[in-house]
Amino acid sequence: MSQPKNTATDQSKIMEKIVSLAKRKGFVYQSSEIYGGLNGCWDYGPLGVEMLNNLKRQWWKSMTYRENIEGIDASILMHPRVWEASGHVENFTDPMVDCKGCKSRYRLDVLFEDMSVKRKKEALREIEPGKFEGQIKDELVIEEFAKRVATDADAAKMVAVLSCPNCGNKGTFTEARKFNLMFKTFVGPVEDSSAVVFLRPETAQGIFVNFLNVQSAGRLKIPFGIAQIGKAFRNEINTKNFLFRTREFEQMEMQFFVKPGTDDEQFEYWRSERMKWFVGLGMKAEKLQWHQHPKDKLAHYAKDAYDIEYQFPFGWGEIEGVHNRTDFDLSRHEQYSGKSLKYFDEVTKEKFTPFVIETSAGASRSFMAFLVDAYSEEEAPSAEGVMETRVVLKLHPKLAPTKVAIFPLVNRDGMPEMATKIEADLRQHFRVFYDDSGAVGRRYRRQDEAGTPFCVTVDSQSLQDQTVTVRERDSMKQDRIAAAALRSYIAERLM
RNA sequence: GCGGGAGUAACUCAGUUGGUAGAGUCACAGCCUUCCAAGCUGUUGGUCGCGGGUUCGAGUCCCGUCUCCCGCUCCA
Repeated sequence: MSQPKNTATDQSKIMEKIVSLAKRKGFVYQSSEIYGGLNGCWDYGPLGVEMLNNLKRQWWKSMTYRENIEGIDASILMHPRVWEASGHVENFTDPMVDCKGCKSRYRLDVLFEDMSVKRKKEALREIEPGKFEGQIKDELVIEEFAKRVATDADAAKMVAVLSCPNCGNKGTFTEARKFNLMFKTFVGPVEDSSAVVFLRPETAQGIFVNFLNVQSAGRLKIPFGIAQIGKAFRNEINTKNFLFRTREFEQMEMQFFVKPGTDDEQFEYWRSERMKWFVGLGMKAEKLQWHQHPKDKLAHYAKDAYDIEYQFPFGWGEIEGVHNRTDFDLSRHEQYSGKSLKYFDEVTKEKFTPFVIETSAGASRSFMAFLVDAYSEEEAPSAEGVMETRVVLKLHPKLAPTKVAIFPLVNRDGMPEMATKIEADLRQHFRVFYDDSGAVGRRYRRQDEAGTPFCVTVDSQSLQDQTVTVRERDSMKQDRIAAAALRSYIAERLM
């Protein structure tokens, strides 16, 4: 009975409860559920899309309501050369093999790389008997080997004679399978190779290819940024953990173009800004941490890279990456397109390729992090004083899908009429919900589960003096205020 | 992709050696009710994930498949 094991079980129970609540209240449904679902795809329901839109709006405001950041919305389908320039065609394809003996999985290139020269020589002899006998220089072996494995046919032969580093068995590998993480489709009705395009695996490239367009249209001076929210697609080998690893997801990206040499300072600035954003929207600071990519494992384009990670019930998971992408992307697009993407500084008369500081947040992942972070179960006394479990989504009011619920305390004496009037009034300004069924306590709890921050109740005193009670979700405390002041009362708390 | 667990009403779950599918919650209609989920009456809702097979008869047994969860693997 180890502690971590119990914890893991409890944690997965929490995840199950959240998934169940998400479905029941209309936040998230499984995609194509009536057909048995589609692996790793999810739909946002009425409350979910409100919350997601709120989340994206908050991000958009925090990014583009600045003097030096503009927004765009680029096409999901892009010219296929874009993905050659970006490195995705080359690096997004990893041939993999599985060992049938011990069930280990390897990336083929890693497997080949880890082989000793001696083994490589043996492998060469096995696939071509007689040709590599006697003394051969190591350099020649390495060179020949690299040449062979570069071709699919010889690589396949090589796999057949390899032994598994884990269990030592020979010839137990499956055939190498390529996992191209980009979704391929065709432009036009004819499915031939000249018509192949990809669904973008990241939104960033839509920004890079528009760098000069946006810069000149907005007469922008370095440093400046371009922001974008949009869907991206990756054909993941396996999906996992609710919204965390899905094949279709949404990104909120801002690429900030800076003068080389100022990149380190800008990098630190944006790291700080992005962490503040999550905390500012109510995410628990102790559930957030930075993870720096080790220098030897940085992606091909990056000089430095940090991820913001959230502590999900299943462990720490990346919700945003802040990366210094250097001038890699612009240089590559310049090279592949033949168009100059350099920036000319009118003041210093300098011409240079800007460095890029990327802030790339997952909208779907952030949504899930905010949902998980808001979920709480607490003990609250019932009317009879018995302690009961209260499930409440403590969402920041800015993110909450419904801002106000309106109840008549009882359905008589003119209370419904007054409550309906308040509802109609507030509906012009906020997402509201009217509920007159069951005991008022039950109605409060229903709203707690949906994360509604405020509940307005019309009681008998309301009929006398035109005041109502406003009940706050987390504290369950009530304020009595004039019905006429409701709009500003709520608006203040959404600022 | 591998291994383990699971899938029965909108939700949480029962369902005996194979013999006419159930409960609670939710929802809806009405009654009652003056501030934190459990009162009363009634109603809707399921080809038991999907597809085969065995059988007189399958939620139950067998095979396949899909989806979710956990672990590994993967996550430029």
